[in-house]
Amino acid sequence: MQNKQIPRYQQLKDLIIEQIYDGALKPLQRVPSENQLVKSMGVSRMTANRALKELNEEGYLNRRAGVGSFVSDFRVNSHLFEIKNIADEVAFRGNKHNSRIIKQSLIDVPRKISRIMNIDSNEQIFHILLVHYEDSIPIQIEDRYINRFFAPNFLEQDFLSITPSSYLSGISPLHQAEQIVSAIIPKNLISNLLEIEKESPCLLITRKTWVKKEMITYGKFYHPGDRYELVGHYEPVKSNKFQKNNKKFM
Amino acid sequence: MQNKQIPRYQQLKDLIIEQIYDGALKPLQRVPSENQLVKSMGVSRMTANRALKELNEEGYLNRRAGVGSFVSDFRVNSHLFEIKNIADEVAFRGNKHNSRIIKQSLIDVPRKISRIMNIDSNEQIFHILLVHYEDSIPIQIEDRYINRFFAPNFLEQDFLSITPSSYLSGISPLHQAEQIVSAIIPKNLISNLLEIEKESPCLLITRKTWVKKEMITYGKFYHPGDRYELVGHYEPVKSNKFQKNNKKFM
DNA sequence: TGTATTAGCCTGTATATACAACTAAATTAA
DNA sequence: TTAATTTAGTTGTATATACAGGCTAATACA
Repeated sequence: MQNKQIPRYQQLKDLIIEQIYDGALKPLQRVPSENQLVKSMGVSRMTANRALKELNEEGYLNRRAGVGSFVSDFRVNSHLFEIKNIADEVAFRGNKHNSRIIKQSLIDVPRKISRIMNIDSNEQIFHILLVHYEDSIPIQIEDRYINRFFAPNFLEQDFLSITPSSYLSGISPLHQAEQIVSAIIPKNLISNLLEIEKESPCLLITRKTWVKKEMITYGKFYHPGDRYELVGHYEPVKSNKFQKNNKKFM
Repeated sequence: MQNKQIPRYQQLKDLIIEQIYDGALKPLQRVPSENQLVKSMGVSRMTANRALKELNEEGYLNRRAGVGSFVSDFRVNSHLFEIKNIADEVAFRGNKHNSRIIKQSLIDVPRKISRIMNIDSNEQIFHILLVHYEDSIPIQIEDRYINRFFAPNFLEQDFLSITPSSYLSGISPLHQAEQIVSAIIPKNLISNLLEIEKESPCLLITRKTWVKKEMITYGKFYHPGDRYELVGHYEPVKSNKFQKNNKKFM
């Protein structure tokens, strides 16, 4: 242990978080127990306990009494819990999810995206456009740009069997995300794909995600206003949940 | 200390939370120090520390080293941080907030509200309808029903100088809240008040709040789609923030 | 009177220790 | 073989103690 300014429990936490982000500790993998940390790190058990306990509360780890502490599976339940996978939502409601790929390609970075994602406009970037269906009814259009160095095998993925969200969060957990919700009247392309009347309203979610201070994806997600709503439930004590519901099916 | 099933630190927490909700401990008031709890409750200092520390993390208390622990002022910063006061948002952007009261009255409970809030339809309920302006531009219509036993002096309040949100959260902190976001085309009354074109989209936030398992308010909040958006920013470690922004002014 | 200093209380962190409860795997008994 | 028991390791909780550092108010000093 080096710096005396930073508390030891925090140094322990930082160490473990770093290993998770570096991939040295992978999802579901066991992390050292409290007693092992006592020996290897030269701290007391209470200090090790505090570090692991807080990492658990923050979603990095899952702990079970009698078993051990394990890295969270970010593919299933990101610690950025608000950003959920739409296929899981649909499955949660007991319905069938499928999708239709409109575009999946490597393109020159559009000027607007270049500015937003801070990528040189001579570069290339992955772009995907697909429609998500719940029991054959369109509920989301995903229009997303993905940093090509983050997901080099993006084009070879079969996004009919796994959603882009799920694939991307499997590569690395997110460090940061921003989500902007607005109400719009979509353009014809969108309303056609969503199979809604022209001039009918949509929820537009614009989402940016970062890994290590670098913006990895920028996407727009369109939902039919009459078939989709965002539900947020807040309680002071427990961790907040933020799940999306579909009016039509609940 | 009574029950052996519930941990002592949790019993301590429950005790303090109860006193906050009962009004025995009021906002900004000092709570017993760790050492005082050691003496009065017969626990060790580490146990008292855990209780106060967690209550601090959960937003019930504010703690300052060298000073003490104090009940949070829920009027300024509710622990349900996502539910913010629109006047504060406007002020945060450096703009001027004002409002126009369309209705403020005690009415018979409409059937729909009776079902939603689980109030007998022979009862009466407060209803308020007002427009919030940011630099004289409408940004929100608040259409809210308030349990009349929760806020008996509701009609005497001057909601030009204090917003209903602020007034209500000053009576008691919230225990629970639900917020549903959807995109709609509003009726003429709404679009007229918002001074937007007919057929232009709105963000509709439907919000329910509870105190002690009892629904206290039910409200609909309409925002012009082209002048308002919800911004959520997520980071794993720190507490999440959820603030509303106004496109036009930022 | 005005200014330093000190004393005392507060939280934050850290250690050492202890027991309870839980779990999985190894061991023993039927 | 199967079932019951033991064992070892893990987390969860609780105590007693200690020192550092922040803050306030009383005290001493000029």
